[in-house]
Amino acid sequence: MSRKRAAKFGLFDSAFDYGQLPSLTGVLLRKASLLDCSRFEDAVGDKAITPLRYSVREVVGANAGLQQVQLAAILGLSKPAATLAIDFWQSRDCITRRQDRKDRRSHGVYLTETGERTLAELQDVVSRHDRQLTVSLSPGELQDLHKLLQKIMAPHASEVALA
Amino acid sequence: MSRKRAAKFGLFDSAFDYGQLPSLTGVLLRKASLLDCSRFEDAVGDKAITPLRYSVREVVGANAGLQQVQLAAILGLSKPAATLAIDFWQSRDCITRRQDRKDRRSHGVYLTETGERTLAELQDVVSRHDRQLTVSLSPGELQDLHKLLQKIMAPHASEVALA
DNA sequence: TATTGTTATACTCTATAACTATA
DNA sequence: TATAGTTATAGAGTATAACAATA
Repeated sequence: MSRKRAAKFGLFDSAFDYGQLPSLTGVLLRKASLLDCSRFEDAVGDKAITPLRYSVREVVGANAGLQQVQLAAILGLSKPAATLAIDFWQSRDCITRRQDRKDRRSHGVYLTETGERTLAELQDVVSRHDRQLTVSLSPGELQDLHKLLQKIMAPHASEVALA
Repeated sequence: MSRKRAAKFGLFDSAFDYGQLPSLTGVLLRKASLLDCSRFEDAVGDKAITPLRYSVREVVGANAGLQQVQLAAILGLSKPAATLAIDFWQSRDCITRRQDRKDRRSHGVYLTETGERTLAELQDVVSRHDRQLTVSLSPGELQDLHKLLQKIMAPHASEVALA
């Protein structure tokens, strides 16, 4: 691909030729996702609260008493990754583990009082960040984007985890 | 968000409540990009050839004689990351470094004969993979998706690297 | 014998800083 | 003194495997 053709794609420094990269959907998705992660960090203002850790807390908040293996399966995490993410929020007094009385191998995870209290706040920061990410899109365009992304993933729904 | 509302978003296991995650553009972008990476690996069939390493080779192929610092800047890499990516392709006889005669600190990077010969092949595998990723979209929808993704990134063009 | 959860270990990726060689 | 590139080192993230407790 010539420099002229690359320039047409925008978003790429026109002094160099990016080859076929600007025409690849995967490259655009990666760039957009990286932008989101960078903005997420700025918006949340605490580098330790990663998108993954936020997702863990969101899912625990929405499913009180979830088993750790279930949490791992939902988010596509390994068991150790789930353990560490829960450890993280437990160290911040946001999540607790409670042993199941009927099956004492299993531990349900719950938001603490602190976790409950501050969850709405975090959700709000994240959703405002997310709206800001697409501030250049009209409501209709945002809806279209979601539909198109879902359409891409629909054929592969079983393989796609959340992470 | 209730389970019913979450279910409406599809792509999420309806037995659990994902909270606001399914409504976030950032989450959809991350999922789509992860799907792309997973498919990329399958399509290329060589775990060592990551999207980043492919991008390096693509840019070198399109800009023969590029300085390593320029390559790093284009792709948003640190200097050591650029060094290692070039080392990788050099070990596979696809890229060579040539010292600049005028400024002997600088090394231009070039495709070798082997690199030239196999680049078209790799480009073809990658572009077929990329088309396959969006096989469920019509040509018009694919065009819309690209436009929307570019529109998201346009306000932040200066911050977005390629990686 | 299988499962839940933790710990140990290793591997990849990346980033910073220190180093060299040139300018 | 500054820059191109390499090497050293350390940190985060993740995955596998081994382990302890329980079923």
